[in-house]
Amino acid sequence: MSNETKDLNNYHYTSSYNHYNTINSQNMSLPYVSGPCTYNANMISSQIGSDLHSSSQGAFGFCFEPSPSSSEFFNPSIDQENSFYNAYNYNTSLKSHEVVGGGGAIAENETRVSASPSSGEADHHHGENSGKSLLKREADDGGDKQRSQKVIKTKKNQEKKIREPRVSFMTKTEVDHLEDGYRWRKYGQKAVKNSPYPRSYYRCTTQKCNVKKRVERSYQDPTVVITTYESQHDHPIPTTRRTAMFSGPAASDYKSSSLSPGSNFINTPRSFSHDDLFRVPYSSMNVNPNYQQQQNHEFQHGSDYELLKEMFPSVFFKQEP
DNA sequence: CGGCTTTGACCCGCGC
DNA sequence: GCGCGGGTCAAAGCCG
Repeated sequence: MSNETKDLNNYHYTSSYNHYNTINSQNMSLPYVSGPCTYNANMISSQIGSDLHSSSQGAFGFCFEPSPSSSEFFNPSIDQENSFYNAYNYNTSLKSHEVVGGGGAIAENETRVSASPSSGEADHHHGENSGKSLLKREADDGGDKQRSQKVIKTKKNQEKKIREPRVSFMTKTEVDHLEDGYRWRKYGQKAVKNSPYPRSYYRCTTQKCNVKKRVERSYQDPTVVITTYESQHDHPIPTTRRTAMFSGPAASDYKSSSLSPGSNFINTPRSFSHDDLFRVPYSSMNVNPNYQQQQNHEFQHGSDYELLKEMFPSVFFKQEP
């Protein structure tokens, strides 16, 4: 059983899957990178705004290691519904290309700057200080007084309706909760309309870290798990990680890339720390032949290919049997 | 016992 | 105003 993580390009619930189907129907060769892969927030940040975040660890540290078997990492994408990004930028279309990169259908479609899915998602404020919780606490104090305050709070919330940036992945896996190196606490589960599969809500357990993620299984393809990360980790991956993984590219690495935005190489981590390399569970490495062939073709005569060979362990380029 | 999951209730925004 | 759907809370229970 393989686990595939696919770009959601502005994944918006069901629509994302349509996109997925579109890609497949067009028989596009998707960029694959197998094995556990970290989608480092710095990568995102670098695409969105140079100074967006400069945390050492990176905002989103996605290191999928879903199962004992291999995973195929597709394009991560950003749901830039957040004005936070807008404030920093920026020509989203172009930058998104860099993020999603995948050339092919994804990159063409992309444009990833999508509008917010709408309601319900407005109250993603930091920590427990969401408007909702505030209101609830106040309501617990009882009285009409709270009601009036409620209105005030609501207005305030409306004023600072800042949505966190989101990145979504579609992962073909039997495992619902993909291991990504961080520790998560499940704080809710909801049935999804038109889907027999529930959506789970997780929050980073690190104190003061307000990163959340939603995990749901596609109703159209039960083998696909949709993971949506929201906000950015402001801390490194816990050292007590339960699984091995490697990091993705740092922002600088990404920015300095000589690859064109349309290159299918966007998903391939381009730099690793030694530490990270040592953590790579080689047994799960599994490079998609098509992808490799494509990459070889693209970089065979270029410095990039050599660079990649240097940066990646040989196992990355191991030909699949 | 601490951390995590489960789950029903609640709140909010939006569309009609 | 009402209903719906998404998101969150928090008590209870589970587990190592």
